[in-house]
Amino acid sequence: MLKTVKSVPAIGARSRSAGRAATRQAARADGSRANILAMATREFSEKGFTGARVDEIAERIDTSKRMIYYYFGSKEGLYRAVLEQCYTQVRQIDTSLDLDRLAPAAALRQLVYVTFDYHNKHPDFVRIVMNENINKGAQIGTVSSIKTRAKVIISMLQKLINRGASTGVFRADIDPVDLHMAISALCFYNVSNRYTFGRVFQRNMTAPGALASRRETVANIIERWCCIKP
Amino acid sequence: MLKTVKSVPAIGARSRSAGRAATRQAARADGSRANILAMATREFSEKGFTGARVDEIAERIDTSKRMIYYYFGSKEGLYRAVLEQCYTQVRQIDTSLDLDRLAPAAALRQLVYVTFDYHNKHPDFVRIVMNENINKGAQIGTVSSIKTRAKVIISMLQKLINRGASTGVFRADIDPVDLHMAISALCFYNVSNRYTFGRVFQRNMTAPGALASRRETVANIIERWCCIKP
Amino acid sequence: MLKTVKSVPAIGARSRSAGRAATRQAARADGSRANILAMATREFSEKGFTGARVDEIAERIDTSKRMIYYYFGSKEGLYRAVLEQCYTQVRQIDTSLDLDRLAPAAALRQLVYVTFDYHNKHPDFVRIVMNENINKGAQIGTVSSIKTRAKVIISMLQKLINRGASTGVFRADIDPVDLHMAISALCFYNVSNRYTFGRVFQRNMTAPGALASRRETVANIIERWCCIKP
Amino acid sequence: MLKTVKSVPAIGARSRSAGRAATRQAARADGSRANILAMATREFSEKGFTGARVDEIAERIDTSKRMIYYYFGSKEGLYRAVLEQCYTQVRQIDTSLDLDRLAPAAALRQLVYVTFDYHNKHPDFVRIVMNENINKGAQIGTVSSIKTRAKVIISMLQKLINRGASTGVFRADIDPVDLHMAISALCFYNVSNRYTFGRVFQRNMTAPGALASRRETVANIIERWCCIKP
DNA sequence: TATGAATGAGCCTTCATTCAT
DNA sequence: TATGAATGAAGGCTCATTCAT
Repeated sequence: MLKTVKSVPAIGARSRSAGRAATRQAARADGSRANILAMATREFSEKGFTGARVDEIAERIDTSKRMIYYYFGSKEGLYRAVLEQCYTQVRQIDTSLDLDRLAPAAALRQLVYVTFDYHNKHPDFVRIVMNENINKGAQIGTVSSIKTRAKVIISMLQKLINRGASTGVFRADIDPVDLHMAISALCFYNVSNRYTFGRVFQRNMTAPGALASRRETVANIIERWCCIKP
Repeated sequence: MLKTVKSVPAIGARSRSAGRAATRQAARADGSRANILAMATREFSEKGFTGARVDEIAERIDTSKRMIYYYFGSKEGLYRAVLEQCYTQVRQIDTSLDLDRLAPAAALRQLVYVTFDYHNKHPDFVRIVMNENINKGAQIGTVSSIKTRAKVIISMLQKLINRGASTGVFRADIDPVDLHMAISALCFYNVSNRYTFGRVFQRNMTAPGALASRRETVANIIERWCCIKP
Repeated sequence: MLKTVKSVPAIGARSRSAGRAATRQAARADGSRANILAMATREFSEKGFTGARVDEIAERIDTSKRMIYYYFGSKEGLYRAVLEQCYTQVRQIDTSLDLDRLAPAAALRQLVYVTFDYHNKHPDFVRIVMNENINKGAQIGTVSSIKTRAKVIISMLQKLINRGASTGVFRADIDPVDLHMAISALCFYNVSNRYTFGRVFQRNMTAPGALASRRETVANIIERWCCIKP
Repeated sequence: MLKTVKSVPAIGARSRSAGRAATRQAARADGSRANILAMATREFSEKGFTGARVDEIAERIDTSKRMIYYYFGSKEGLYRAVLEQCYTQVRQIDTSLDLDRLAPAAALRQLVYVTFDYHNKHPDFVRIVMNENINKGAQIGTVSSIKTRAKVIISMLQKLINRGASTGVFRADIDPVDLHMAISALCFYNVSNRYTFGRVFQRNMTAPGALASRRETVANIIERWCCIKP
């Protein structure tokens, strides 16, 4: 009748325990947790939040279903962890780039390429984000990493824009958030709308050739928008 | 998730019954059918296919739940009808445009504007399409109107591109499907990723000012890509 | 993610439907509902709220488990209906009495006898009330009949007390609620604490002789308390 | 509900280990054991046997959940220990009284007062006993102290009754078990049925004034029943 | 045509308990 | 002695769908 909220073991909480035995146990626990998370990502990505089945996630892992609740408290908690991880991993786009080493125009193309590739290599990410939007962003607010990421992206892009503008290569009026949105939109759509667009226009949107071609097209679109003399 | 296709009374099948009384009944029935469809669109759009509840659709309409099965056979059949209607209605983008009356560059901007506006005015359409992609396009194949639409769009865009290229305004190497995809992506994302993008970058993506600004930006991106001398 | 409260068919709501067929259906529905209620009373009475199993209630009835939720919405709703029925049925103690026809002292004994007998014949009632107190009266507030019953009892007892006092048989300072509580306590305890008391004092508290004897004792206790000259 | 009795380490079993260190450990263990018992009493008292959660008991104590099983073997074993303790502690009613020092009538009132007060100060006891009766006395048989207590009470009351009868103050036909039951019932009900009775008759049954008043009423009821000339 | 009653299958979640260290 | 990890069984509840009238 009274529904109490139970505390769930926090990530890394077990690190306080010392000694070899405890460490071994903790390692196994981390393994279980990571394993669950990986399978959950797949399931949520494939079916969406409501379509995903806790039972099916459990079936895929070697530990029992009960562990899901032990570690994540609820289906929603598990989904939240998946979302968090997605938004953490996507940051590798930003960290893998070293735009300063390239000339502005080349750096811009590089940015597009990496972003495009990330989306294509991680359709799970795209689908989880789609799902979160279907759910009207119900859980995105709980993802802690997003604030930092926004700052990182904006400052990175602003720096690039400034560099390009100061050398007369870029227009000066490009807003970094607008630029990010444009790149994201063009890269995201190619994965997110793969099935409907592919059907309507009879295109295999995952064929290597199609991907390579589209990658160039997106880079061109962005470049011509940003560069004064394309 | 989406299973076998069951045979259901085809649309208009009941119109075979003749006489004034039957006509009156048919009218009421059509009203019911349309009503169910409207509410189902809302429900599927809000929750996705798996998240949508047949009970809740029934609760919103004045006729009983049984009617849903009478007209549409199953939840899946209802969803299919919703999808069909979405793809039928979106064709008004194409039919409302008369690109020939405008100069190529202006026509291109007009195309962007109308597409952008349609997406913003019909978030239901966007969300249904998202959902269909979450479901890996399980039902899009049953939508009959899509083939015609693809042809209409491609020929319309090709015509525009040719016109622009022949007068030296547009590049000649723009592919009509690429163009459509670019415009769609930029317009779609603004609605589809509203919640996550808005959260991450602290932007209210439905504010009139933000929409107007983004609308211009998208038009600029497309224009600068297509036009030789922007 | 959003948990909506669904409306449950109200008791007697179906009485609006007219015609023979509908009536027959309604009758069957009432049968199902009453049947569920009867079995639920048993189960809740035997095991308490938390100990009761919805599955076991379902197993005892010929309709399926799903019907429990159809009619009562939840385990709690079902329990509430059981509680309501218990407090409705107990009113037959009051309605079956016609104290005015007897002399005050005889009426008082009659009141004790009837109350004592009711408790012994309806251990379910006693156990449900015990359980509700274990649950700290979580649902008793929703029982609508209790307010009326309180008034009926108090006025009945006050009338009796006045009659006895005016003829010099009863003390004048007896409070009707105190009187009711005393009678209830003595009758209730005999059933409620049957198992522990019986064990501790090695008494079979359900043996006919023990019951008859205790019945007299309780009547005596009450009589000697109320009457000036016993 | 309550299943087979498992063998568990008897109370004090660990004290066999000798030496100072062991003693220290035993002391700590005793602390743990007592601590668990105290928290378990609370939990079982609040929720009943089935409603109580082993996890929640564990959360309240400083030692881990595993300790519960170490000391008590099972949830049922723990409950048994709680029950045992309750019936041990209630004996302080008997031991705290020295009825011989008072005149029979005064001694009787004193007995009522102490009993009444004990119930009000120990609602946990009342609730545990209620619960044991809900469970049909499944475990009361295992409580060893009850037999002794019954004898103590009966002899104490018989002695009092005899003393009062011999001086012509009490009736001679009062049975000691009947007397005990009457006092218990009147004291018990005031706590056990607090929530339902309070709701039905709109009485705050824990208000100091209400308690004091009821205390006198109960004493009066018992006195007038036992005394020849009240 | 229309509707309230009914349902089998399956979903998320929780429980007391035990294992490995 | 002590503890975090792990679990099988079951519990309350919901879903799309069909039946009887």
